[in-house]
Amino acid sequence: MNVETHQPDVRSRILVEATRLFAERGYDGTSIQSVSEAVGIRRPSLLYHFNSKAELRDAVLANMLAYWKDTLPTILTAATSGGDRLDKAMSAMAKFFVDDPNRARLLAREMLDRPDDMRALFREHLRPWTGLLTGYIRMGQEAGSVRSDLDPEAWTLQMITAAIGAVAVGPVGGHMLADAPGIPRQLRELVRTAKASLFNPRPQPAAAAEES
Amino acid sequence: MNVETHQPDVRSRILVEATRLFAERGYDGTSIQSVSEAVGIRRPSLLYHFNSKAELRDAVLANMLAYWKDTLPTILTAATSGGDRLDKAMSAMAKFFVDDPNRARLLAREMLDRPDDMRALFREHLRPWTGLLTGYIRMGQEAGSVRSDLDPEAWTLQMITAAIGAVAVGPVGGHMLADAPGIPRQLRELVRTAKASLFNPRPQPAAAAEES
DNA sequence: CGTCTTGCCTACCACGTGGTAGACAGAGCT
DNA sequence: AGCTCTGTCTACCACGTGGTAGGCAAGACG
Repeated sequence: MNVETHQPDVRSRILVEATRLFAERGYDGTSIQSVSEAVGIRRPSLLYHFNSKAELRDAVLANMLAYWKDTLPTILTAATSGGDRLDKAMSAMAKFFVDDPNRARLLAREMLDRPDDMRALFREHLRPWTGLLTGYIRMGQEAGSVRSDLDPEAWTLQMITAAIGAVAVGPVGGHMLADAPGIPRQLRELVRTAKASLFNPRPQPAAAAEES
Repeated sequence: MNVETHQPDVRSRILVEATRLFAERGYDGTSIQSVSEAVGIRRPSLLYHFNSKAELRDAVLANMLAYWKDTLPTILTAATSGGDRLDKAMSAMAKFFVDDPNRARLLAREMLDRPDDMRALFREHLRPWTGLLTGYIRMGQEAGSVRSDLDPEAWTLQMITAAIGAVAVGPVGGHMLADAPGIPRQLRELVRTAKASLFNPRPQPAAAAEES
């Protein structure tokens, strides 16, 4: 009873611990033994729920991408104006990773370990709303509010990469920024960078002397 | 003789192969057995040159950071004006990673695997010239050419992270960008973003309506 | 010449890994 | 009651790992 309430579902508890450990130590660096210990069961019991280590990884990944797939479109469609949508999408993405930095770490690791599989997963889960985003960017370009020399797909991709990177390796650069808690400061700058590089200021910037 | 020219130095050949394999498969995902096979020797022979796997990793890392430490300051000090320096630093960094994407991958992996050690290494090897950079940014801010709301350390850190991310996980997003070779397009957008977010256009941008 | 050092080798070891076989307890159902 | 299904366990296995011991050839050098 209260055992069940305290441990709602073994399968999902395995997923939670596996997600954490895969994110922290990587797939190769994590033994299913250590996962089972974190859950509080023996290894064969874990293998009863997930037939192999690879299957566990796939489940962890699917579980995380499903969250992303479900939550973000809701936020996006809730926003009204184009600029609002971009804002909301950026903060939703940031929140997704900041809420649990292990998400960023896990994604980063998987992208490094299995780029091909991740490309396929991204096409399936991420493409829909990045498509929305690039669409709005193009509209903004035609309307003149968004810089015309901007590459919509590359820009979006870069912001995702930058967000993941900022959160995933936050601790590394953290001490380079002496005082502040690091990640917030890093993310604030990311948002600033995103806006500054996106929206059109004026055709002829004052600092043009700096460029060729 | 020509054996020696073809295989200049066993130790450095081990370093080359280890760098590649660690970058591609990660430290935990790479056995010293596979490294020795790539070099064409037996495992104990490798362990004769590097007493342990960890020692090999440290050597690989030191080797790479030394390259960085040596090359970049030369380029930086060669540049004259402030804007020129920033430009040169950005392209030098980009070139460093593009020349061999494994460098970016290796750094990304190590930052994920051992953030504390990497923080120490970064302080030692990277700090000097990021210090130069942030100094120039601050000068630009006082002169008015660089946006005053920019956080110099966070901006620099973010650009490094973004560059590493763009190159390291390039293949993943690559197919999202249909036509172009991916990474170049990605890097071009990175440079554009960097400049746009750095330099001051005009106090009141036209697109201010998009913001709160 | 003999000896020493360098570099690579074969053979071995202890250990942790992912995975399997099969026993066993309990709940649910007929 | 008996039977089945679910979930967990103990015990085992084959294998790959990082690392060590010790031999052996070739060059350097007294």
